[in-house]
Amino acid sequence: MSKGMKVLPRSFYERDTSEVARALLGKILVHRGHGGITNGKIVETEAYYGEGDPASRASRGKTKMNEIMWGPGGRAFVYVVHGNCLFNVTAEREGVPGAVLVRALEPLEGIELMQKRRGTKLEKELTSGPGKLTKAMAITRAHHGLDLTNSHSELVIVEGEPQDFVIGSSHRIGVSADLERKLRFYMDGNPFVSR
DNA sequence: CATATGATGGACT
DNA sequence: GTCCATCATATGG
Repeated sequence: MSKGMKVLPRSFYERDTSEVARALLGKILVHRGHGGITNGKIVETEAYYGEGDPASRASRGKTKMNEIMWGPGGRAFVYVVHGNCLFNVTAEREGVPGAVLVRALEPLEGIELMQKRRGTKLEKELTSGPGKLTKAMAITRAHHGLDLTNSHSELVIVEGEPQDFVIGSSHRIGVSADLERKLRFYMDGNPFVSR
């Protein structure tokens, strides 16, 4: 990781979940593990709220697995669906549930390592989906609860290079409830956006 | 304990 | 496009 890369502060995350989801586009997710460094630019996200959001894990109250959504912003929220780990970042202030699902990255560093972890050489297939990117970045449930605003964390999100892009939006993918609200956000035209 | 259900991915027609 | 392997949770008996 080059110097001067600023880890996003708590204040970045402690605001409206959709704002956080949009603001995360273009930021860099960095994993510094034993195998080496991998990182990628966030190009697709989805916002999930609490009660009143039928598609959200938090819509029916706290459980052991989702209670982190009520905690402070800027923490890793990782859980398994269909055998795949999904990586979210908590949003909103403590006491207000919210999380942003990171659905796709554009690989930047550690591409060989990602290829090895994913079992494919095809760059477009490395991180173009929520389950794909966790495998490429070696994100597991062990990272659940990690503070992403601590620069010493194994997993952090840092400021990216300034870049102009258009934000596209659509209904959220893979949910059956609430196909009305456009809470999925992506960099329009980026080839690593899923589907 | 049994079974249903996904914020999915990969293989296949 | 369709089908299904996958596995942690949630829920019901």
